[in-house]
Amino acid sequence: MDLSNLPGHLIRKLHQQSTSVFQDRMKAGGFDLTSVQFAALNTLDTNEGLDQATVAQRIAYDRATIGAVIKRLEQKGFVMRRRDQADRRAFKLELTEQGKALLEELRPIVLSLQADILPTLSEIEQATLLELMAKALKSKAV
Amino acid sequence: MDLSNLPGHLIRKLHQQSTSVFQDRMKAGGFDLTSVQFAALNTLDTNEGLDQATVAQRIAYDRATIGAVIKRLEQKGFVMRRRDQADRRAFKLELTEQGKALLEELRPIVLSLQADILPTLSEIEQATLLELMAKALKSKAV
DNA sequence: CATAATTAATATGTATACTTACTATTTATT
DNA sequence: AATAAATAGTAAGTATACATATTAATTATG
Repeated sequence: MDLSNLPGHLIRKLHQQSTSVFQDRMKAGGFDLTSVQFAALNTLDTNEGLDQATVAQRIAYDRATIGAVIKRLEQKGFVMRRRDQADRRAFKLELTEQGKALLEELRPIVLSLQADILPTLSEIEQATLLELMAKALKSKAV
Repeated sequence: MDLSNLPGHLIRKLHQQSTSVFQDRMKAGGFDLTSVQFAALNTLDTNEGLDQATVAQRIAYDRATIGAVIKRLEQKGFVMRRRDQADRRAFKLELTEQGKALLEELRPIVLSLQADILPTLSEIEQATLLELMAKALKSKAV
């Protein structure tokens, strides 16, 4: 049984390639940030005051993973956590000035590296692939 | 900046969906095996006596990860490791009878769950997606 | 209004996934 | 043959990724 042409295997390899390109570009630019950390930062920029659970839901991760991600972003000085006075279970998250500055620097890099994730595909093929992936993510009717 | 339509994000979500389907099906069948563990088992079946590094290379993982995977498969009684007499750094890996039996049971399940990874796509769309993913994985000329 | 159900975050545990460094061994080179 | 380079596996460290359980607080319900 050859797994190499099955959806599961191809998707995993592509994901591997994707994260590898991201890491390489970050390293090349002298940044120490993962794609998850970037996604979290980016979500906070236009949504100051979100809590961890909402960030997790926005970028499709579980709470526990994002809790750890936010913790590292706080340690690096990019995010601040303030106890929400209206709901004292939650934290209101916001970017620090350093976090905002980093995000401005990273955005063009992250946008430009997307093309390198699919370097062997033509423009049309890339568009088709993205379209099909988006469609594949639509939840099946229950 | 909306990440949700960028390749990196779509690929990650699709990977998430893929592993989720795999785990659900395994659990539903009463099996305790991850997709990586299955991939390793499957590679060993038709290639008795491979070493860990070769298994890792065949399924595109690093040595350290596969070392841990093999260790767990050994603990579960599905794989045996024998020191290679020709190269005493390496282990020759083989499936136990239990491992072989498990693999026979799992194969049809793993094959059938592939369709559920892309449930909203037509046959043609699925084929197109697989083709494009395979092409995207071809290494760029250096 | 008391209690049940829900929710935010954390804690714990398991399993990837990869990097760098290390040991032991093998292969290549001088 | 002695040494250098390469390789198999492991160790240690970091960072996801998710399930389950727990605590604290909020919301819903009788």
